[in-house]
Amino acid sequence: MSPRRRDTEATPPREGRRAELLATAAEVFAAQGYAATTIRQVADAAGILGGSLYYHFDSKEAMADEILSTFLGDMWAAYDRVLGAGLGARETLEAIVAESFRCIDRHRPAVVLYQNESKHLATGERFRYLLDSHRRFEEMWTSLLERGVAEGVFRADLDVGLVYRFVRDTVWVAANWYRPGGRLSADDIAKQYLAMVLEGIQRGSG
Amino acid sequence: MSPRRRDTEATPPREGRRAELLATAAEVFAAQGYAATTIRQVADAAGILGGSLYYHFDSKEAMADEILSTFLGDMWAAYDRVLGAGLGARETLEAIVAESFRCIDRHRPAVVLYQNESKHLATGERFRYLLDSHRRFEEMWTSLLERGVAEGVFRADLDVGLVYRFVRDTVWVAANWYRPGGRLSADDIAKQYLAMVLEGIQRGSG
Amino acid sequence: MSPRRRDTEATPPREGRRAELLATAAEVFAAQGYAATTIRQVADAAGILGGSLYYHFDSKEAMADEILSTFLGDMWAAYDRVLGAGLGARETLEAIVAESFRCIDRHRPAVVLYQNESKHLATGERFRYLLDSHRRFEEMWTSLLERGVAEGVFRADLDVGLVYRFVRDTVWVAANWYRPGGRLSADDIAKQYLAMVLEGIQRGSG
Amino acid sequence: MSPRRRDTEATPPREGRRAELLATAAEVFAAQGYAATTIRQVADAAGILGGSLYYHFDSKEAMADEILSTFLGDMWAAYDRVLGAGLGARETLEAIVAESFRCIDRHRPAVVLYQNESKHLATGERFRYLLDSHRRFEEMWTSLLERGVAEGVFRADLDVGLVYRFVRDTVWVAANWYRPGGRLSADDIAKQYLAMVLEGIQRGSG
DNA sequence: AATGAATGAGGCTTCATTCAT
DNA sequence: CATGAATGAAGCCTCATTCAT
Repeated sequence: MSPRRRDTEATPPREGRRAELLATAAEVFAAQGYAATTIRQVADAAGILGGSLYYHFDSKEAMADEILSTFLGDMWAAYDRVLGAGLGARETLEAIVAESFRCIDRHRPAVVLYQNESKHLATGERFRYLLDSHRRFEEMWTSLLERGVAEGVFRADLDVGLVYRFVRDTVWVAANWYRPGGRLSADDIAKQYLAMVLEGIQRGSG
Repeated sequence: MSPRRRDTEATPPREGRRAELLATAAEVFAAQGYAATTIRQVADAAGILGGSLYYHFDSKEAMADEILSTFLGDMWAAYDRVLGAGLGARETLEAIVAESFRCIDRHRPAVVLYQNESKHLATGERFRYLLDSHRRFEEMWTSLLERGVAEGVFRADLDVGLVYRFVRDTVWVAANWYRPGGRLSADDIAKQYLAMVLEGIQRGSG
Repeated sequence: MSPRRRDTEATPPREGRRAELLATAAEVFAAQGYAATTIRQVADAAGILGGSLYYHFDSKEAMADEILSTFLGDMWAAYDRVLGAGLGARETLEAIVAESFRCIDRHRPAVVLYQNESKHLATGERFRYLLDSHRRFEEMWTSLLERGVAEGVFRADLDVGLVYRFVRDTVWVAANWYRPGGRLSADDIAKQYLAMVLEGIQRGSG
Repeated sequence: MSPRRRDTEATPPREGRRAELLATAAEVFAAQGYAATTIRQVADAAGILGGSLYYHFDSKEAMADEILSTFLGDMWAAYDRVLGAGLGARETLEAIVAESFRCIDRHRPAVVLYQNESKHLATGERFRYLLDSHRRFEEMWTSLLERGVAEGVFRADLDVGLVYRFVRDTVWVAANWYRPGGRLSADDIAKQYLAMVLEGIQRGSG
């Protein structure tokens, strides 16, 4: 399973090749869709031949797996830091949204992949964790929103299930157009999104 | 051998067979993704054999084409009615959002297909109109938002490009979970979405 | 098997429809090749739908069969008249060549079909007669040429097998470019071909 | 599982695999007709599986393309050598015919393919060069024959267009029955064909 | 690590053919 | 006679995967 067998070679990039290839794969998967992407396209983008990828990975699925689980691990670690900080509902929501945009910044192709393909991939046993993550997500948001309503900081006249979907989709969908290094930083975008989500786009009456 | 066995209607609907099959295809494409769907799965869902689909359609792509162009035609017809009604920016936005949710109601699978696959499909000549539609979309929203800012009904402190993406995505993404005939009607959802988009989810300070 | 069942209809072309369709089929087969021609192309050319051809013919093969056997029957009838006339070798050759060109005139598409596809079709039981015809052909020509050599009218320094192939091919291949009603009639062409075959294209030394 | 079992040459010819496969394909195409040949038949004849051919070639059409263009390239190179040698009309014709038979000897299946399928294949853009070659052919022969008539070595009483077709067909059709290594060599056959074409099969009166 | 050549399953599509109407 | 709708086998091609070198 481990790709290394020699110790004294001159070939420079030893460790990190795997991550490099995964980044390439994620980019191509995100650009074309997982099912529509061939292993050869990934290999072309990496400058090697199709078969050579199998030295590094067991299968196409394994690549998607590693891409997604890395992203989700990173994301939940960030979320857990926020959730453990004992903030109020509103501050928590702000922090979660901000972390989400930072995640998009770090894992953009993975996020796109997650959005477009997780429903489809999740049917396999190997991707069970996608469903788990999905459920944790829903619980987190629902309880956060309910807490906010209870604390009086969020409107009580809206359907919580609807708001959950609204906020969830709104944040992640940005991965489809966000490009790191653009005019607006991830934090800029987070700030504006939060303004919209919290206060709306309508000019305040005050 | 015969795909039906009921006697009370030995002759299938006759007219509209094409539309029937397209509806089935759209459903399957939306559920599994266009690339991940096999022609046999569509045929199975329609109760015929794979090859039989080619009596009605030239290719898998032709099905997607017809599904998408029908949806977009219907959508733009509705949008054009709204845009030609001479409403204010805020009322126009409300009407456009409402029409969008009605479109989701009528064409849910097509909308899902459009969202998930249009980026990928649009590379082919045949789907040129997807790009055109995309551009009209962007123009419509951008000018509408700018008009609203000018009229003083929308906030001026937000990036218009960002708001455009926010509103656009927010509306269409709902197609991924909306099910006609559910607890909330399309108009109910539109109303709540509008409330969120216009006023935010935060409890007003007034 | 017989296509007629009614006696009192008004539809004009009763008998002869079959021949009409066969002529159309032969034309298309000749133009595109038997294997490369679809039943639908034949039907299109005849102005009906694919399935409708099966009212008249049992199968695609049956059409080729009828086209080829009709042509060969006609051809051998003509040849037999010549061969039974008790002519000298040279006159017989002239008459056979002339009849061949008349056959091309009457059955051009069938001749093309015969030339291009008989080798391939002859593998089936149903087309056994193609092989038989081929053999009769070879025997006829070989004995005619040998007779001519014996009679002193044909050169003795040439390989008879080679001459046989030369004459045979030379004549039939003309079907590929001949068009009835062109500048030269079938008899004109026959005359010139005979001049070439008998005397050569070189200017005589006399 | 492995398609070879011999041990003395575990590594196949390596270089020239492509040419090997093309030769096999040409053989099968010539024997059965291009349209009637399945890719599996070609693969079977080559001792590999159907899909494996696509490692070497893009499509069935690409194989035909390469077979035909290789043959035509070789042929025109030979013709151009002859045409550039400054020979008289009669000697040029002799040399062209001789080269043609040598071409048949080297490329027999390609010649058969060219004869039987070029008309049909030439409808596609990719095979445009077949039409070009056809035109060059006609020009070459026509001007050669006219030159011969002007020089007084060819008969003036024959239709040049007819003679062109006669000579052209006469030569190439031999590919259908010629087998390298048979009783007569390509040069023997060329000599006899030339005798027939130039002097005819009739016994000279002198 | 990577290449070159294959495998083999399965996908899209075509097409001869059938049949109720 | 003809249509419309299907069947089902087979064809071309793709692609994830394997493996000797």
